[in-house]
Order: sequence, then structure tokens, then C-alpha cells
Amino acid sequence: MRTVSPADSPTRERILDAADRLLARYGFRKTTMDDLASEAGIGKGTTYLHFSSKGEVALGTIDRMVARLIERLEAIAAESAPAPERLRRMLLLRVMHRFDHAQPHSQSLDEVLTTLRPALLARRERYFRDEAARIAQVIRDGVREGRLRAADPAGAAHTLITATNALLPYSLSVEELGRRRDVESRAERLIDLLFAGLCAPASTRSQARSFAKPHLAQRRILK
Amino acid sequence: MRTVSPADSPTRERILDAADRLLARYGFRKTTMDDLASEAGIGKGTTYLHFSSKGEVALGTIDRMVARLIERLEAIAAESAPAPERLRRMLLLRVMHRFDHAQPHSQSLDEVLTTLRPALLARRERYFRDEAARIAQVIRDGVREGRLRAADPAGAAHTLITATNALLPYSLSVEELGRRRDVESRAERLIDLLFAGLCAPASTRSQARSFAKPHLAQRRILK
DNA sequence: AACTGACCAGAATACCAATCCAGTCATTCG
DNA sequence: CGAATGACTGGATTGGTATTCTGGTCAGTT
Repeated sequence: MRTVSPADSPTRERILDAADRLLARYGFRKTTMDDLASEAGIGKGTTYLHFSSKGEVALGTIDRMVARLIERLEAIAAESAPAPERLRRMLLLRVMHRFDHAQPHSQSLDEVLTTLRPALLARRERYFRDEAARIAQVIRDGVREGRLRAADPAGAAHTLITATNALLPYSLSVEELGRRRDVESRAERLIDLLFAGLCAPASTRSQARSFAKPHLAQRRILK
Repeated sequence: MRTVSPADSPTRERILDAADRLLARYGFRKTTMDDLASEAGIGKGTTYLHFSSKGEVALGTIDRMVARLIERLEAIAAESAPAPERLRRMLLLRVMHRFDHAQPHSQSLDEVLTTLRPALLARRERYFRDEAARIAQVIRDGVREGRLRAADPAGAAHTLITATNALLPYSLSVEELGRRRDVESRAERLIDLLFAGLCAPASTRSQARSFAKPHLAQRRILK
């Protein structure tokens, strides 16, 4: 194998397209490299000019899914909306983008996970770092705008990644996560909480303590 | 089978103790019901007076682990410390209690998960509801004290459960979670963020916007 | 030089026999 | 008499073997 493909060569894309279709339809084990090559309309050997193994092809489809997510995150980051709004949408997107991709691949994902767990785990670290970098950038924007506070934007970004990871279809399969709208609403509640926090602001706290204006104590409430 | 055991009969406890030892040492599949009975010092049939199946015994050990967690959570909830401090410790405990239990059972947990996934999933819902109830109570305390804000304490409790679930050894095995102190520090950072939130308080925001006292804008900062 | 598909070794499957073990229940024990 | 037991059974698991399948290679073709 040489794998000297130009990273986004048309042939490489065709292989990944074919893999997406076959993995969704037959799963990882039942998909053979012969099937894959003929579905992509190329010879089997050619596949090995672009990927070093069958596992790398499967992981390649996930790499591409995340690469597309990163593109969408960067697009949101580049918008002119206030940083908190961009950040909110980016966090929601990282959950739903994966959910929507996992939906048709539910069967193959389980297989890939049991077969390529260590390799996928290592990549997840990379994925998370890449996402965290984009999120940290927007947090910095928000701090500059005075709309967000974070002493360590990079660390905060990583923590936000951790917090939203519970809603990702990694080992919790798609069926276990539940219906799309439920995942979405859980993600929204979580993100709301991450933004607002639980602690009552100092001013509110003293008001509530004195029982002066108890109804004001819940003005900036948490849904 | 009748399973008419008084919920915490000495025999039932002995069976669970034996199961804990054998599952940790040999895993789920290699542990036979004969082994279990002789380790517990009873006849095999007796086991079936307390548990309806082998799977129920394994799930029973997890039930007990969570029951002990609930006890510890209630103990913290009953303390006289301020609600935010109690809540913080409860959230950290729900992560670390599970980690410490999963550590010696890493092998058997994987097996139980692949064999009894649906049953365990259903129980997880119950576990989370039980934990959420205790957490919601403390949130209510905090709201009453004016130290926390939450329009819907029960919903907030469930969201806090979701947020910290990413650090639980459910499908992410113990090795994948990393070293104990790393898990602990990640949990602490996450909990800090959940309490403080990302949004700058209104007063701080306006200060930062006007660039009047930029150093004050980060007074209540996020580690 | 880019691509192909026939080829090979090792992995997966199919099959059967032998073994094991979860769960039952007639019997024993206290 | 009810609680406890362990011999018993059938369905599942294992082991051994023959056969097929398929991931990966590379000599040859375009």
C-alpha cells in the first residue's frame, strides 16, 4: 500500500461514497472489499492506493463525517451573530450532526465500534480537539465582546465537549438515545444550563436571602 | 421461582457478596450458578428463591451499588452545608462512586453490558430517576436559600444527570475513561461550569462592553 | 505510472460430537 | 410444613475438522 491520494481525490470520494452506502445497507463485516470496489466502479487494488485497510475505509467515512461537521462549525463561527448565539448553535450542531449521520448507520456503527474500538477511540480524541479549537475561538470572541466569561477558553471548550458527549451516539446506540426531537430537546436544555449556570447572581442572592423581592430571584430563570 | 426474599435478607446479601467477588475475578460468563452457590455457601436451588435468573443476580449487584450510592447521596443531602456545596459534592460523588465500583469489575461490566444491555438500559432510567429525585430536593433547598436558581428543579436535576453521564463507565469502559484523578478533575471542571455558567452577568457585560474596568469583567471567572 | 484482478494465506463458516450449565422440581431437612 | 437442596434435563456452548470466504498483494496490463 502507498496511500498517496491527494486527500480529496475524486476516486477517494467515490470509495467513501460507496462505503457509506454499503455500510449502511449491509454493515461492516458483510461488506467485502470486492463489493466495495465494484460499487465504486474501480478495481480492488485501486482501493489500496487510497486506504491501507478495510478498517481505514470505515474510519475514513467517519473522518469525512467529522470533517463536514468541522466545516459547518467553521461556517457558524464565521457568522456575524453574537458569540453566545453562535456558540449555542455550534454545540447543538455537534450533537445533531452526529445523530443524523448515525441514524442510517446504526447497524454498522456498532460493528465498527466492536471491531475498531481502539483505533476509533484515538481518532475521537482528535475529533474533539478539532471541535474544541473552533469552539474556543468563539468563546474568545464572546469574552472580547463581554458576553461570555472564561478564564481559560480552551479548557472551557473542552469541558463543553465533555458535557455534550453524553448525547453522542458513540457507544450509546441511536435507538438507545431515543427519538430525534427528544435528543434535540435534551441537548437544548443542557446547553441552556451550561450558559446560564445554576448559581444565583450575587445581587439576586442577597435579595432572595432578605426575602425582599422573592419573585425577582427567579427573573433570569432556567428553563 | 418465587423470589419472596425480604429485599435485604442475609442470604440475599451473601449471594450478592459472592457474586461481587466472582464477577470481579472471573467475569459474567465464566461464573456458573454452581460456583456462585458454593461461594455463597448455599445450595444452587436456594439462589433461585432470591433471584429469578443468573442475569438478575448480576443486575442485582449493580442495583445494590446504586442503592449504596443513593444512601450516600441522601447522607450528603441531609447535611447542613449550603445547598450549592452539597449539590456539588453529590454530582462529583455520582461519578466517582461508579468509577470506584467499576474499577475492579471492568471485565465483567463489558460482558454484562453486551449480554444484558436492554435490561440494564431500563434500570439505568430508574437509577437516574432515583438520583434526580435526591438532587432535585437539594436544588429546591438552594432556590429557597436564594443561592441557586431553577424554575424547574426536577428538570434541572435531570439535565445535571445528563451532563455528568459522559463521565460514567457505562459503555465507555474504565480504561477508556482514563486515570481516576483525570476523571475526577474533568468532573470538577464540568461541575464548576454547570454552576457558574458561561454567560457574563449583566453588570459584568456592560462593564466589559464599555471597557471601563476590563479586569473586573473576569472577577467571577471560570477555571 | 495508474490501475487491475488472479492469487494466497489466514480468517470466517458449517458441521457434528461432546460437554457444559441455567433452571427445575421431587426429595430431604429442620 | 415450608425452606433448602442437588440430581436431572434440554438447550446452549465448546472443540475439532473440513470447507468456503475474503483481506491484502503484486505481477502483469493498459
